[in-house]
Amino acid sequence: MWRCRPRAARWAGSGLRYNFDPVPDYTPQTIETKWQQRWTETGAFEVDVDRSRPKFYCLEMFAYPSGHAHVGHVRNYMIGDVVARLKRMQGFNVLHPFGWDAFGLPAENAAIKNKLHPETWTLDNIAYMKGQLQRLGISYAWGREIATCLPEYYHWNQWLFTRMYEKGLAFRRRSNVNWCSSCQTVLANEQVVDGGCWRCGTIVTQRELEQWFLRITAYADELLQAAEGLTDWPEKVLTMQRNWIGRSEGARVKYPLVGIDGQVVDDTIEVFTTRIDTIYGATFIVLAPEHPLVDRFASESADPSQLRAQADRFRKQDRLARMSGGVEKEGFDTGRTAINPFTKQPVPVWVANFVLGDYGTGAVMGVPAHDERDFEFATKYRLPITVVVQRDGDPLDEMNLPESFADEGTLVHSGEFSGLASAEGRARMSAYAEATGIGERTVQFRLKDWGISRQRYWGTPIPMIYCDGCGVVPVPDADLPVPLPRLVEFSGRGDSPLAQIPEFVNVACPTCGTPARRETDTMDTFVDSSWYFYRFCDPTNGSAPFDPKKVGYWGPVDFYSGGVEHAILHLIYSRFFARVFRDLGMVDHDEPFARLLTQGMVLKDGNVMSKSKGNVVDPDDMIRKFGADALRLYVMFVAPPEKEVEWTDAGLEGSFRFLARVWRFVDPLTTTLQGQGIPGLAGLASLSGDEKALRRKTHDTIRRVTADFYPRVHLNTAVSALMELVNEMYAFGEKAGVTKQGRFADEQLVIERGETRAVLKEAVEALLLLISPFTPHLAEELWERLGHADGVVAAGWPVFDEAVAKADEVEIAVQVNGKVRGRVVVAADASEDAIREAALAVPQVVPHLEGKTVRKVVVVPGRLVGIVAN
RNA sequence: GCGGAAGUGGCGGAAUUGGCAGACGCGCUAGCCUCAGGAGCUAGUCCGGGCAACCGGGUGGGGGUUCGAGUCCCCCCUUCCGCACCA
Repeated sequence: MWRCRPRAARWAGSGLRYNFDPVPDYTPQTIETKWQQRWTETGAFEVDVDRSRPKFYCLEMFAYPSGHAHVGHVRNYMIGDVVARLKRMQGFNVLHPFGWDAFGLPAENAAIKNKLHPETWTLDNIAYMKGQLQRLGISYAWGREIATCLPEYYHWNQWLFTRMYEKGLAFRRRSNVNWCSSCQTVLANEQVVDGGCWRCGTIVTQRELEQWFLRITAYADELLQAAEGLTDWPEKVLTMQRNWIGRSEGARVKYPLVGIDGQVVDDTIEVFTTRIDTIYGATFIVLAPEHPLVDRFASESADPSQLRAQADRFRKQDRLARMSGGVEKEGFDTGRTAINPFTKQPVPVWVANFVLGDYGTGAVMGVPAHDERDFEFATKYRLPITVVVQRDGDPLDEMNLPESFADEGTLVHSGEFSGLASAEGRARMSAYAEATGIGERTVQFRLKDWGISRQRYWGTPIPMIYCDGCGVVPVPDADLPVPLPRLVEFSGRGDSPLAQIPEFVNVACPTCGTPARRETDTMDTFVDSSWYFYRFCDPTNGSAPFDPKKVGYWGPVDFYSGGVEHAILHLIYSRFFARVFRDLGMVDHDEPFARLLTQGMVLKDGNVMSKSKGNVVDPDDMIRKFGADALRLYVMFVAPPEKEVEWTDAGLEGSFRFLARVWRFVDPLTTTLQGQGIPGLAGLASLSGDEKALRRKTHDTIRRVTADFYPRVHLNTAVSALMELVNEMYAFGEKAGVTKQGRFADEQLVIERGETRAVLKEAVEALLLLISPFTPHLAEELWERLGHADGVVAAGWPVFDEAVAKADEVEIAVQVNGKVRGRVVVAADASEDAIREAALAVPQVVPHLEGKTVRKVVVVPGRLVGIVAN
């Protein structure tokens, strides 16, 4: 009989009390530990190349080992795991690896603060977070684990860097770079968010430094074009990438410069414009304060310091405000003039704070009549405004122009080009410029080359040597890796820590052998993460980053999930690196990630979880209270994976209750549902109506879960279908008399009727297999208790049988003039005529037809009948 | 300003192609079972009217297409996200 066991003690301290008096108990903690151990011991998720099976590469963005993962972090791993486990059951050879993005500033900052070496800090964190993932039951091939801070990994960063150097894709340049004073290092453009550091938010300033760059712009056009083919990426990410790359077609035009004597034309100012059709209206030239001519003009002017001071002031203006238009347009006249090559008229050359030094040529032609910014500037400084594009239909009043007209129109006052439409004007004028050598058509990108030098310790040493005799010399492959030296003082000062280690810096030149110096900057950690997905295919290769044959089998990643915050960082860098490897002949695809899913964040009290806000939910706490399976199920059920979710304890409790409900139903049946005497279902003609209905529900659930799962990844609705099946099983138990008030009469239950056992067995087994990607521990445990020795993967994904799922009869709705007035049950295979007849005879429908003529009857088989009457 | 996504019960969210709006869960209510219930089982739960069968309204607002619109088209409002002086 029922044993009544108050179980409050188990929950002591958790703030929750549950007693489950009727055994059996669902005790996730013991089950989960058991299965996790078994998976580890048997290497259950390790895989190898197997060309006899289709592969599936399932990857979640690897983790920065920051300390402890919270549920916001682990949601992503759960999503990937559910997909990986499904694909395994569907017979795919699934590569599902994990690793650590282990270089980076926090380790170094922690070292400064806690007097702990970054490596110790990092490896400790990795150990802890790996444990967290294992406690969640994520099915990783841990045998392939990588950590980017280990020489076995960063060796290949260095190797690739020297390949890129050889191909001219890595180069050194002195330029203005983004500087974060808090992180004490340079940032790439992608890493500046709203004018601040992507990591700490500190406002970024400009510094001129000699830096290493990767020539991502060489692939700008291809990266843009190929985005069209990424049909399984979120549109949002593609849009962000397109905007970031920022392609614009236009022309560069040279304005001959009038010399200081006012006569001699000795040089040119080149401008970039997308609107060469407006060039007759260019009444001035504006240089960016950073433009090299500014300094020259100053030198040549009567009062050099005055000019320089003004330009300096612009340069020092808040970059964020200057970039976002938050600063009022200001400028000054350099006193010089240039010749508009189309009008042959002299135009003044100004310097203004709204012109960007690092876009185009750093100089623009001012066309106030047809550009909003130029209009504002010309109005302020009383520069001439000339209309050269006339609005069609509603002509502009040239004498009194209230605002600029930036749209297309018909050219006027444009010499031989007058009368042309804007587009035609652009074509003819560009051709003219090219023919006369005053300009050329160009495509301008907003994307800049990727500055990767970092003045920090905890990163990949850049494998370059500076020799007074030979210049810049890459470290030969045979001398790689250049190991990161261990002994370092962490001062937190703003220079490269490696520069203070003479044993590191001083080196013989690989070419001539004379004393030389090593590069002391390290690489941006985004280099590490730009190709790690290839390393997973061959993680221990000691002679190459990876074996192309292995990447040929596993690549590209079939399903990649992670946060949107990497839309223009990691995801664009990786697309770049994939092409570099392709051009090195090492990979045979262009795009590294066939499908991308950007998972939504988990909020707590309306905020993103973060340690500093103190609102993190620790997965281990939840596992202790409810088990990893309940946590996984809840996170998958609460919303679609792409959506942001608000964490609720009550929701997690609900998922726990559901699993306990599964357990209470299935566990007592595990004896009676196995062994001899269960009739096969195929020849079962003697099923009761309830038994047939349960079979139908079972197969309908198989259909729904399978369809929701992949590629749709509607995981929340897949779970709800499983809940419906369980509800139906309980109802069936009552009706079949095997349960009373949801409880079985005996722990060692025996169900006499073979048909009942057969349909229950089918339902229970389907349920366990379908739920196993979500709650693998519970599924494996009950599956084993049902007498299966080989586990759910061996069993395979359940197969939907349409003949079983098909109902004999269906209820269809009957509408009269668009309103549902009644329902009628008809045979599933009834003819349209029969359905129509039945619908017109429905008692609730008849009154609505009284006194009216039926004009039309629309029959949608299986759905409804629409009657039009008036 | 430009671009993208989205507005559905008290809440999270369902609804392949236009076809019974609100599945499933949370919360709430009632009953059962209980020494007890904060456990379990069952039922109810969009709004208004009615004892009820039913009737009317209803997917941000307004128009439209259609036998039929949460879904398609046009206009508007709101929210979130991204970009933002890129010439």
